[in-house]
Amino acid sequence: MTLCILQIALDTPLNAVFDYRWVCDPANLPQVGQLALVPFGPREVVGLIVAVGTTTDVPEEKLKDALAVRTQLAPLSAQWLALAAFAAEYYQRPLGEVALPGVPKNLRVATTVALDRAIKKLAKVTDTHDATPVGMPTLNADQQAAADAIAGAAGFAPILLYGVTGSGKTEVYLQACAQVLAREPDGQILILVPEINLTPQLEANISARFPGVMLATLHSSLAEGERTLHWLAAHQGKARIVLGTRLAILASLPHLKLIVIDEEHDPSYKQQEGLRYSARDLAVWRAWQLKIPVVLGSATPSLESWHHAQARRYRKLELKQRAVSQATLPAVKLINLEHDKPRDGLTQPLIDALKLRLDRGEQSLLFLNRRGYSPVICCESCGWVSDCLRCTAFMVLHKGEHKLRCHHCSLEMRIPRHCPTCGNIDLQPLGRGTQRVEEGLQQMFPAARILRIDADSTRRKGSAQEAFETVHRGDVDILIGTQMVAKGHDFKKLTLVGILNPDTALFSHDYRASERLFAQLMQVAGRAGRTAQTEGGSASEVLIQTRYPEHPLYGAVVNHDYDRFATALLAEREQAGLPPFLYQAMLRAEAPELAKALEFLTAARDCVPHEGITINDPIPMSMTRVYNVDRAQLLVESPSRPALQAFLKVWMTRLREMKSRVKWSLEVDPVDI
DNA sequence: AGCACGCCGACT
DNA sequence: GTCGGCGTGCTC
Repeated sequence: MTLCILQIALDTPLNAVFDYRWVCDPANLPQVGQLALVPFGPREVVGLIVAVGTTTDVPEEKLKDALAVRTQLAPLSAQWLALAAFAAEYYQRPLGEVALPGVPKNLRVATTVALDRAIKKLAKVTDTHDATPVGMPTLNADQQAAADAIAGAAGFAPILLYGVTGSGKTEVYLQACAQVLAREPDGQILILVPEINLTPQLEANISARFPGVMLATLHSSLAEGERTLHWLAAHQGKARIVLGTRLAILASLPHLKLIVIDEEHDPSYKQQEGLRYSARDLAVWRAWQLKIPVVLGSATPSLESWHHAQARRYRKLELKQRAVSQATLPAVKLINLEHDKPRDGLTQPLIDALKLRLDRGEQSLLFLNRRGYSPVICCESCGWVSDCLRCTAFMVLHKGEHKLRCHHCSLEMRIPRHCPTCGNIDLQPLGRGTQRVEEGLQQMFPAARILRIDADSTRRKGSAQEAFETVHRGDVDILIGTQMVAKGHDFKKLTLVGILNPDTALFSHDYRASERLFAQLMQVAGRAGRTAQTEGGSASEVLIQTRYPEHPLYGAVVNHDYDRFATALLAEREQAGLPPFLYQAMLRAEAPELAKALEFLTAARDCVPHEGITINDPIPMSMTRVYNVDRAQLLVESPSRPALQAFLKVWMTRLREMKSRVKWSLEVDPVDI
């Protein structure tokens, strides 16, 4: 028997690893990458072994014994550990906080019953080597060339697959997968998608195409048992294809040979709390580490990826046609709200277009990125508005539930009968959300079958799925929805898309708002005209109601011209000194009083020298108060990523030493400014 | 971050 | 008399 010291990373914000004693047979030393159960303060937690040695600086009386090593689980590979270490360093977080949340909860508890059960179940799966695809369609020339280029790429190869909605990117992925799986008898492929509600379709599709290989999904709405099983299948190399959302980028994939990121521009690849990582950026790093290709697919690539492609650091593959050859791009038309005054939020040309679709038995989609009935109610005599008591935000009118609700802190109250300040009985809803548009439509077209899909109408689990099925069955004439309806779904009978109120994003303080708006408009527009026009059917149309029809962004949408839009936007960014020509980090602070948060940030700004780094002044966040907490932020910038990284490292150490009672956090490469 | 310990206000 | 408020301090 021999005594060794295990260095273990734990899921805690403390920026340290912890040492434990472990007595064992020298022939059976624990290995780096294994999980171990250890006592930590008053509780027992599972951590990751990052070093096995014989010495420690920790005083004898503090040192405790590890309780168990999970020997039934193969150690996480050195490459996986390097990925976690890179992410931890880059995003300035402790290793354990990066590495452990990627491991299923069932493996991080004192008992091993779930682990043992999953291992037993997987032992029955034997052969997953028959990668013969079934029912693969014939690709058009662009698609075939792209698939061949992806499958034929050697070494680290970042590839931007640029193709309009409906150009058949998915078929390119699948064809490339088929080739890679056939060539690499053990090879694994990771496919990332933005949202969970898109995976059922794709999952079914992949299973059908590759009946002989094991497919594992990884996303947040899996049951714990399933997540354990799927994670383990990936870890053991049994799952040849792993399909998941952003968290799947941290999956253990010992034979990874290809990464695909579908809709790479999608904001949901960026984690917005805790460890704020970008799954897309980590995917590129992982591909670089493993010397394998990574495919970034999009009709509206992120400016970062586009910039890389322009600079030839990424290879650009373009799909120029829609895959169904008769299907043409929808005609996009702008309706000037200054000339056509809307009734119930709808202008006459849009109403006429809806009428035409109803007469022909075709479907229409109205897109409005605002749920509820109206975003605010106000008193016309004294100017009172429905401010939230806890947030810098309005309480939104939800008429059906007879409630005002804050979308930020969930505070609810009954709709006041009269103005709380002057007693006036006439309180008016201001502006319109999806519920109000739905109400107006129902009056306008009493016979039409209207369905609203937004976060409110789909609160019940599975109800979103149901709603989309209703649309696919053709039991809906007019669909009204928020961004939920913009993604993924192909509606065969849909020939009209109306976009009600996109202007707000044009003048946002966030310079990324227009990039996002453009992507969103193209994506919604792409819902129309995905099938060949039938005899006598309507040509597909997209109608955008705007007050600024001359705005270049809309011009680019009308012409389906991402290329020119991106080039112009990149030139602007370069001139203004903004990403991707500049690297940023955001320090945020929150406190019950704004002054305290600002005071902390001011101290942070001045606590360390910073040559070559620009530290801006602390400012309150645009929505200052949420749930009774005031928030402020401090933007740090540099044209050099290594310089910024080096600065952040020193700075974080210094800030932790300050031991301020103000709650603070750092975001590297922030997306919401 | 958890979680315990610890020292002051209103309840069965 | 005790239940519980959240300040402060520690986790190998």
